[in-house]
Amino acid sequence: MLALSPVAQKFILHWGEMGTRWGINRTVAQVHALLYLSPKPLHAEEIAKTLAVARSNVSTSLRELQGWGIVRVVHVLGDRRDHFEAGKDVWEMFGTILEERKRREIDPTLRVLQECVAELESGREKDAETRGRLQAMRDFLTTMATLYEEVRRMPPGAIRGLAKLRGRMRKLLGK
Amino acid sequence: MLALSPVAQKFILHWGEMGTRWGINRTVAQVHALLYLSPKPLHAEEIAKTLAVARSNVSTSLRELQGWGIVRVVHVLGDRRDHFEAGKDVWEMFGTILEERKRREIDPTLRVLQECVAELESGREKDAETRGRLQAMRDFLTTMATLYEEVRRMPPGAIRGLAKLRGRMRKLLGK
DNA sequence: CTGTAAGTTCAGTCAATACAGAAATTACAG
DNA sequence: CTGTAATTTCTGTATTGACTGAACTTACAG
Repeated sequence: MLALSPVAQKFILHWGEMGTRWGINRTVAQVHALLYLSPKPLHAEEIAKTLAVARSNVSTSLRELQGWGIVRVVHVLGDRRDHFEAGKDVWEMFGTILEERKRREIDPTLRVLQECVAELESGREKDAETRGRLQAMRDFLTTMATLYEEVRRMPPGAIRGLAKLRGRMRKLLGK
Repeated sequence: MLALSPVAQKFILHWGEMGTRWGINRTVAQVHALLYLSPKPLHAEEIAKTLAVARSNVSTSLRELQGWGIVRVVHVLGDRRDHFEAGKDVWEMFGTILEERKRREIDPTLRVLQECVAELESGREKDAETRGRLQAMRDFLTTMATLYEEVRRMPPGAIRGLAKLRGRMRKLLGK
């Protein structure tokens, strides 16, 4: 069992707190924070002991984190147990999370909006007001989704370069 | 009381569902969806009846939505009751939400990260691994926060123009 | 003032989710 | 095979947070 340094503890607790605000289970977020800080892959028991939660809880959390694609299993020679490590590149990590959220939440929402608009157009309800609003929302989400995909498709290094574009972006938009 | 069209109902229910996934109370999201679709401002009682929830619940939800800055009170001549309307510009709306989330969640996280890094630098813990990770996270969030602020500061029209920049952005990054 | 409508706050209830511990399953060593 | 370690699944409990209805406050009309 790792004894957490006060700093690590502080970060892990805060990360867990933030998780809950974004609809992510506190333990899941804590496990992720722990793996993010850990210099080496950890096995379930280690995680459970360190965070003082049940092994079963850790098991579920790890499964979820793998579902998000930000934690993966690795194996250590001479050890039967699964070990887990978190991606260390923050840019990559947030990209992955955005991708998942898009897939799970934006895409289904777009489908619903599409259906709504279609139903309003075919049906005899001439509710122009509602239709306009739903279309606006649909167009917005579509644009965001496309924009995101473009960004995601860039080579990892280039994404980091975005940060330096601010000045140039302004000029582009100014004209 | 408004009788909701099937389409409006579908959208409102879905919006509520999405809310929960992003850490937003279902009722709050539903109230927002209803106001977003409504061609005219509504008062609390109307909302409560339409969504079939308690008035008190609506009151709380409206207060929260005002806190997010995406719903505001308006008054109707000859009517003592407060009426509420949602911002109709989706770009503006998401910008406002991002701003609030930044203020409430990103900024505090940055503060914590800053403290963590500082503590590791002053203390005799030579935990370079942890420090590096926390710094990387801090730098990432700082960059994102700054980038966001730049975008936010642009005139509303320009933001919409971002969507058309994809091709040009690629070239910029390619070089 | 007084009465009534509107809006908010509060305390208790209820439902959803998180969690622990046990049982079941899987994988492997001997 | 058999036994054991590792992991997952399941079931019941606990915690959290959402929601209601009632009490309370505020603002105004008469």
